[in-house]
Amino acid sequence: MPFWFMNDALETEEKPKKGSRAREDYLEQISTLIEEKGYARVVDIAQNLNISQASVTGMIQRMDSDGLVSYEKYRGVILTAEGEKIATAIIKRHKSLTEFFNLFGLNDKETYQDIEGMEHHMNPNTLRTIQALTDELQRQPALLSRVRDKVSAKS
Amino acid sequence: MPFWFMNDALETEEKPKKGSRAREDYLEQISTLIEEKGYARVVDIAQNLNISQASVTGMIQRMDSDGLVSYEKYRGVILTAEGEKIATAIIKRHKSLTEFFNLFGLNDKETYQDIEGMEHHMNPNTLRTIQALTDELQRQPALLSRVRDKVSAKS
DNA sequence: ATCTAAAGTTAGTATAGACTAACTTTCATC
DNA sequence: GATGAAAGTTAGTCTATACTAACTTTAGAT
Repeated sequence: MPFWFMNDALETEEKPKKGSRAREDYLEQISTLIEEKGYARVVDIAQNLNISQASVTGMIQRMDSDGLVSYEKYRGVILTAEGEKIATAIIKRHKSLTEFFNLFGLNDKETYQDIEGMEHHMNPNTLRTIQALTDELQRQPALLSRVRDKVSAKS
Repeated sequence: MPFWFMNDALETEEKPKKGSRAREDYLEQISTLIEEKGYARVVDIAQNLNISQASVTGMIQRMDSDGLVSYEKYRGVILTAEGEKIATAIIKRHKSLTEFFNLFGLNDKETYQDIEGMEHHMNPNTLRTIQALTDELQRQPALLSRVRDKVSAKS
């Protein structure tokens, strides 16, 4: 039986709630907004995630119950310690992946899509590997050029 | 975040249905099963994806309506040309990613998880880049060792 | 202080995709 | 051919997350 028949990966995909895909996206946005502007408003979150304000209000309320954010009607949203922790991890992963793909001069929009999909599914070891590889490639411009050339050749 | 909810900055595509995450997983499984055993049974799909048989029946019916598979009650499932096309692409991506991560001796289960998350979100260019990198690293054992060592050092 | 536009909220709805329980079909063995 | 176990299906439900429409609150300009 080939290893991709192993079910453990899916099994682990139990019932995430606090760490659901959507919640991670919200946390990432909220954290980024707070960092950039000092506060996170519902409109901005909605715009950045390209969803309606009503959806954001609803989700933020659920995330408050989950203990991921602290929220007060008509006031702002802030991250709890737990939310902060998750947000930080996600943002760090996002940065590492961005740095990696930028090495190859990949178009930003495309890269963004890939990272969006990848950042929620990356084990620490895998992340470390990507980081090590990034590091190494940065020290070897010649190697980098060779890889880039190969990509061009395939296109 | 699914790509159809992405930032305005990015090109807005239509909400997928035929190419949803779940459907891609089903297609990958079905294709693999047919390749390995000559047929794809509901039980096997259910087991491999770790979901109930009832869920599989339901999804396969929807995928039939979508034109991704051809299905007849109590008989088997086969892929349509369209389903085949998507399955092939996914499996190819999966293989490329597996090959890449295997370079670094990452544990199979962990790698499987990462790939599961990544394979559904990877543009052709990104895939080509990964492939080129894999190719290059395979020719440079010394470089590979250096990267591996860095990973170990971080652990 | 008032008024209005922007922001935020609520209520009700939709959809994908999972579940369980109960029923039906198939198939291997006698 | 009968039968029981395995496989498959149906019906009904649940949860997460999104939506729109309508309402409320806030805040900035006058």
